Amino acid sequence: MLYRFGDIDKLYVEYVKRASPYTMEADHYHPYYEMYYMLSGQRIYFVGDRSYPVEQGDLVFIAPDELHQTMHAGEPEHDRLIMHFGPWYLSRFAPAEQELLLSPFRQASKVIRLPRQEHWQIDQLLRRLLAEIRDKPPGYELTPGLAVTELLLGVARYLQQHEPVPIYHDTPLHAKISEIVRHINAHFAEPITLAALSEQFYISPYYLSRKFKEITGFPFTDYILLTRVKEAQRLLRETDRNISDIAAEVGFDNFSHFGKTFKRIAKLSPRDYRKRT
DNA sequence: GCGATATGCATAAAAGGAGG
DNA sequence: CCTCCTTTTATGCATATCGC
Repeated sequence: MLYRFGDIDKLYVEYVKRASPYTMEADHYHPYYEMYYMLSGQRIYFVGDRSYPVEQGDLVFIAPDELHQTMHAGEPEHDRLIMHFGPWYLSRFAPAEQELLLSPFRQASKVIRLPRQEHWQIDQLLRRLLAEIRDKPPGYELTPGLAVTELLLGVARYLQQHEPVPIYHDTPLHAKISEIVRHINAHFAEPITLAALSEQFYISPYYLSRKFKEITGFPFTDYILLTRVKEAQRLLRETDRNISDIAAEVGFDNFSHFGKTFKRIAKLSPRDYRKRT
């Protein structure tokens, strides 16, 4: 079952109910803000540098260009509401208001579990939004924008007054993988091999390879390449440095390899990518 | 002993690197 | 770009180790 509203690169709302196992296709990072609300079921979300168990009533906040992945946890049945918006959506607000509304994305924990009272209000709000995009009464096009603003404001106010309930690592191994991910995030421009990392973190390469995939949802090398290409894209957008410099800067010591990899991930050659933006 | 966690090996698959 | 050879990683299966 699926209802949707809006354009993927503008304000967009989608409701999906799934009964069969599902793994995320592409688009592990994107230029818009994304929020999930779990209406039922369980999933595991990897966002940024760690994975979170996500259950009914939880909210997930993913900032632009943050690497993320979703994985199944137990029963495959789940339904969720997905919302995204580009930075332009906020341009109607004053800078201080924008900061406030974005505060949920700036939290250390990307998953927020609200206590009973606050949760009830958010739940009502989002169920009304769902009914609007499903039934399409006159003027329903106005509601996604209102609901997103109200959701952000509600969560932002809550965060100003409370420390969010911490969501712990499932196991010490989760904590370790998270540590390894942070290490990669900080050192992606240097040569990284499974063998070297496994030695550094006292874990067998075979085991690391398996568990990295299991916990982050990304194969080890994919994660590194995604991180490098994402940074290369940023440099292409924000600087005018030449492409081979950028390739070397983000950790590719072979230019032709960079080209192939970039195209596979970005669906565009580096030159075309720069032209388009 | 049992289940969960961790490792090793063999081999398939994929990526990296160099040259045409 | 494409092709070919090398290196690295992914994974099924077997086995070891730990905590209880």
